Order: sequence, then structure tokens, then C-alpha cells
Amino acid sequence: MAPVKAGEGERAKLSRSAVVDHALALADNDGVNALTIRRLATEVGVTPMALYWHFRSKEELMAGLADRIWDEIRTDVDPAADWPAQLRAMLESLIDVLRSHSSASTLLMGSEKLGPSHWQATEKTLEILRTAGFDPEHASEIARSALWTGLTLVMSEPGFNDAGLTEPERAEIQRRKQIELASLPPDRYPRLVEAAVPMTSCGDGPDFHYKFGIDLFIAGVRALAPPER
Amino acid sequence: MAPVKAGEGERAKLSRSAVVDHALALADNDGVNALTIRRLATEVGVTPMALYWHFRSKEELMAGLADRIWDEIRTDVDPAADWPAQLRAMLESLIDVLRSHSSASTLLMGSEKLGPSHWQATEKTLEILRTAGFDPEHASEIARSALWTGLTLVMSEPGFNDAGLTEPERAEIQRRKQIELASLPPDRYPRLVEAAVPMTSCGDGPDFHYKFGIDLFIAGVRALAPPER
DNA sequence: GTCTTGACTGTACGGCGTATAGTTCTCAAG
DNA sequence: CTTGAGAACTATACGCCGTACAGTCAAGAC
Repeated sequence: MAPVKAGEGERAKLSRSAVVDHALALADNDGVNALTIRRLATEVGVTPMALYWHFRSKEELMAGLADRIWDEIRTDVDPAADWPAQLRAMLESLIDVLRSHSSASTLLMGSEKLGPSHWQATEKTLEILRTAGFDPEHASEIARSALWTGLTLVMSEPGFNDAGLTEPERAEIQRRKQIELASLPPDRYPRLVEAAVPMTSCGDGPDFHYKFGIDLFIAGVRALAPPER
Repeated sequence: MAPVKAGEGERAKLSRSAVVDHALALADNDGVNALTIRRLATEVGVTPMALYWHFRSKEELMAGLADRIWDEIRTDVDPAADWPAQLRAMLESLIDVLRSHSSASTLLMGSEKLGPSHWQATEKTLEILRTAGFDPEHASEIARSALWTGLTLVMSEPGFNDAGLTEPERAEIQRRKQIELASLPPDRYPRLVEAAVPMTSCGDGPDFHYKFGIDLFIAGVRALAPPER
């Protein structure tokens, strides 16, 4: 009568959501490229083909991951705040989630089919913008832009591609890039040489990168806002 | 003495740049995923391993493609124009190139190692921003942002993922997405339903999408510009 | 004529996604 | 208690992929 619970030694049943859990952990730890059907199957203790009972294809699995990520994004912004603050809150929530899953940006960029979690976030963003006075066409454009701004802010943080490496490795790679830029011929690339440090690193941490990116976006939207009614 | 020229019936010699040419054409026509070593080799009439004489790995080939694309970007903006106009010109040039190669955005996003062509474009962008009065740190951040804005503007144009399909196929896919959004429960997703058309299509063409995206970016930069000296 | 070397070819390996068919377990109906 | 049906897997195999490694062969150099 009661559903089968996995006993101490027994093998736990597989389920769609359990597979997604493992897959997301795998992608976060070892990168999206390491997420293969075979490896995931091994990790959850089944044959590769077993996964095809729960997902029609690898693409559907990836869509499942994307949906899981969308699900984490909070859409409960303070309705008392003014609209730029609300928009900012949405963007910050997006970025928080993306930063907490190192594979999330890549996943969201790559997945085509989208579901309710994505609709929910988009709906909320559109609502903020429509309430601010933008017409549907502009609101759509800005909402799209907000999503992509979040994705690229995370992906353009220096060192993003080296996620999954140890800290000294990352530092070493960054150091090398910095030297490469700083060693360019200064007569041909004066500005690049001058900016070798900020172009390759985050200085005192990534906070400035994110704050500035968000500020830039919000400032643009404000500047293009429809006249106050 | 004279270098071997391919006669009428003779087989032309392979060269790094010829391979890149073919590869870029292949990627543009059939998508980046269709660009495989084996297929490229077949297309240029050699064994797969022959390509490894000219490139250390597939990754290096891809980097070659990226470099070729960077090379096409014009950096000769009008020095008499004011800095926002110059920045806009750079961004427009980037977008022009990306739009003329349907695989370019994906290629640029994926390639890690960068060369002189990329440095040149970045140098010019930094110069514009430094002359405008931004310090190196802000200039770096804005230059990065400009690049990513260009990439994502192209990739977020509705229908981008369906590049390579015939026009009626694209129209059909777009129509289906539109209907999907328009058919959502209006009580739960009123704004999405309302914006079903602009969220899934470009209306009278993609011009508005690009113009608005560029305007948004430039407006943001202007708003954050350092005080006029 | 032999040697070097640049530009390839041939073969093979391990890994990938997944089609197809077969197996085993669970559990309600008889 | 038997049985049969479906759910949840396993086994095997196919055709791709990138590429390591070794062999081939024409064209100058001496």
C-alpha cells in the first residue's frame, strides 16, 4: 500500500527528478561537457539506456535541467518598490541562481524548449515593464535583453570558463592571460596594455563586475523609458 | 622555382587558410554542429588526419574560424564623430559581421584563445571609451559588455536557432511558438499572452530588434558616463 | 642516387547518443 | 495461488565523433 521506500541497503528507485538532480550536480561539478548519458547512468547506478525510460532524448534531459534552474529564480519582488528597483531585483535573482550553478548559464543558453518556470519569470518581468508604461513590443525586447544580460554577465566574469579548476590553477591561468596582454607592443595596443589587469581579472572580486553590469542595463532601460504619465 | 599552382585538373594544395575558408562556409551553411573534422576533410578532398597537419586540434581550427571573423570587423570609425557615435559604429560593425555569418556568434562565444584581430577590435573600443573619459576599469567593463551585447543581440533575434532551415519551415516553427504562448491561461500569464507576437517574432523585420538593442546599450553607457571635463 | 622532410594516408581506439529487442519485477485480477 | 500485463529496466549493436600512431610518397638538397 505504502509507496516503496528505499531501505538501508536497497537500491533506490530512479525517477525523473532524481536523475535531474544528479545530472545538475554532475554538470555543476565537472562542466556541461562532462554530462554524458553514459557517465550519468554510471553515476546513478543504471545502464545508459535506462535513462531513456525517463527522457526521450538527451536534449529532453537538458531541458529538464534548464527547467529546474528556472524554477529556482524568485519572482516575488517587492510590489511597493518603483519599477527600476523591481526590474533590478529580478535581474539580481536571475544572476544569483546562475552564479550558484556554474553550469546554469550554458544550460539556459542551450535549451530550446521552455516550460512553466520560464514562463513565470518572463511573465513577472513583462508585468513590471508594462506597469512602468512600456508597450508590449518594447517590454518584450527589454525582457529578452534582461535575460541575456544576466546570462552574459555571469559568462563574462573573468575566469568563468575555468570553472571546476582549483583556485591556484585559475589564478595561474589568469596570471598568464594578464601577462600576455601586458606584453603586447605598447605602440600598437596602448589601451589594451594599460587595461591588462581589469580586462583579465576582477580586481577585488566580482562584485564590481556584476554591480556595474546591472547598473548599465537599468540605466539604459531608464533612459529609454516612456514619459511619465 | 615558382610555387606550385594547381593546374586545371590537378588537385589544389591544402593550406591553413583554405581549410578555414571551407570550414567557415560549412558552419554557416549547416550549423556549427555540422562542422566535424571528418565531414570537413571529405569536403576538401582529404583524409581526416590530413587536417591535423595544419591544425593541432579541432579547437585550434575553431580558434582559426573565430580569428577570421574578428578580422572582418571594421575598426575604422569616424574620429570626428562624438564618442557615443563611435561606440555605436563599432557595435554596428560587429553586428553586421555576426549577421553575415550565421555561425559567427556561436563561434566567437566558444573560442577561448584569441589573437591579433580580436586585440585590434578591443583596442579600438577601449580607445574610444578612454577618450570619452572612462577610467581603464570602467572602459574594460564596457568593452566586454559591448562585445557580449553584440553577440546576444544576434543570438536573441527570434528564429536564430532555426538558421539553416528554409523560410517556410522557420515561419511554421515561429507560428507554433506564437500559438503556444497565446494559448496559455490568460489569468495566470496575462502579459505573456498579450505579448505573444513580439516575444516570438520580429514583426516587420529584425531592424527594430537591433536598433532597440543598440540604443539600449548606448543609452546605458551614456547614463553612466563620467562628467564632462 | 640517396636522404630529408613536408604533406599527406591507413588503421585503430575509446567514447558518444541511441535504436531495437530482451529481461525481470510488481501487482492486481481471476 | 496463478497469471498476465505493464513498468522499469538490461544487452547488444550501429554509426558517428576526435585523434594517436605509424606508414607512404613526391619533391628538392647534396
